[in-house]
Amino acid sequence: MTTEELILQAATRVCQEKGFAAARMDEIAKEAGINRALLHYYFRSKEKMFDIIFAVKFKAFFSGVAGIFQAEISIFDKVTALVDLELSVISQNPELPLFIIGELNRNPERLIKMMQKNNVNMAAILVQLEKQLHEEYLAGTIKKFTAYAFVLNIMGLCLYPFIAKNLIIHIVGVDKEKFLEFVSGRKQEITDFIIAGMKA
Amino acid sequence: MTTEELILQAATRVCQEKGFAAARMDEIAKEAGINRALLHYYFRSKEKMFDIIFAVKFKAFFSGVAGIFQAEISIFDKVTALVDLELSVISQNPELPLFIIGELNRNPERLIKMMQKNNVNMAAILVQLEKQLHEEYLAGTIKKFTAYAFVLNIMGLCLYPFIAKNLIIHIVGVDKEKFLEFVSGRKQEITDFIIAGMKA
DNA sequence: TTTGTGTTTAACATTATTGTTAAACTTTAT
DNA sequence: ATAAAGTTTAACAATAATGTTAAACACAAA
Repeated sequence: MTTEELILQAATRVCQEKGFAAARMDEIAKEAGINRALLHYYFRSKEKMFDIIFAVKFKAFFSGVAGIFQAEISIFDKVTALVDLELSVISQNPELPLFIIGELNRNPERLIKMMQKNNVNMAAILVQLEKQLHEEYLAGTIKKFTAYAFVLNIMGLCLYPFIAKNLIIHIVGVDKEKFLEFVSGRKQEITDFIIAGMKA
Repeated sequence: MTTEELILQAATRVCQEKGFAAARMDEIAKEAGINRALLHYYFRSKEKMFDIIFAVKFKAFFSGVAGIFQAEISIFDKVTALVDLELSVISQNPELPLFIIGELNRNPERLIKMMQKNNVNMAAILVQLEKQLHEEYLAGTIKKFTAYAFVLNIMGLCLYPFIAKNLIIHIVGVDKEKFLEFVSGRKQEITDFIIAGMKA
């Protein structure tokens, strides 16, 4: 692994755990096993380094999702595919949702640019989704749902456990690995729950 | 309103929006319409001020929930009551969930102390809930659910929209008030969704 | 062997932020 | 009217964090 990658990984760990504002260049250097001068040798500034980290994480967060939304498959198949993808991706990267959401608050413009750069047109996706939900409602397969509700329900059920991870770990006193194992193992359960909730 | 309350409100707004690390004493003073010297006149330090803010918000976040969990009512009535309470409380305080969860990561010990101080024994609550879920499963009213799953499903569906608020607002381009109105108005829909998903 | 890149060390400049203080002024209560 | 508490101003101390630099060193490639 190159030093640049090494630094980036260390920086990612620290930034995800603490957020941009609380992340310290010293700690990142220490975590990477190098010194602060070398951080600036590779990445001119904290902000520039963070830009790269955020772009990578953003892609991980959204990659695939847009594709599933736009696929020509039934709404139930979309549920299954979305839950499967979300839980797979986030299990490998438990801090991701909170990181993205947290940093978004610090700099909303960045998100908009990222969406454009990655050619994700969410408004268009929602319109199409709305159409499908309406059609399946008319066909009698599902109850009435808006596209917003559909997305929020799935994301809430899949992502919230990871977002609240530390809350739960500390309140319940369970350890991190056990918790992640439990949450990641709920693909089928969550899928069934959503489909049961949607069925007409 | 006393100056102390005025400052506390301003500090709460700023801290909720930016988090402890990124919140600036200058900005808090400006927001409160006073100067920095007076902040320290009332609250010796940023940390001390934040302790008070967090304690208040923590109580708002958990008050009532424990009571409902322990009430002697059917599991479906608990769903209804929990959704109703969560959405009511959080609608009045949309930044609350992200604030609590975000700051928890900075200082997990604080949470544990808060729970003890407020006499909330989550482990005991979960045991009791587990028992009820099992009984209702045996009685044939619901599918099999662990207490964890039950709590995570409800919280995810109720809280996630608020947590992801800015993400959605900026991606979709809807305005904040419209969004909050929409999300808060989903009590019945979310309750129905959960109950449909749980029914045997 | 020389050259260039990567790396460390250590000192330093700069900036940002918190915390402190003294002095003056204002308001409220006694 | 006086005293006490509240508030502002302005300057400053202390600290912490980022960013910069020069000098020396290590090592691999030419």
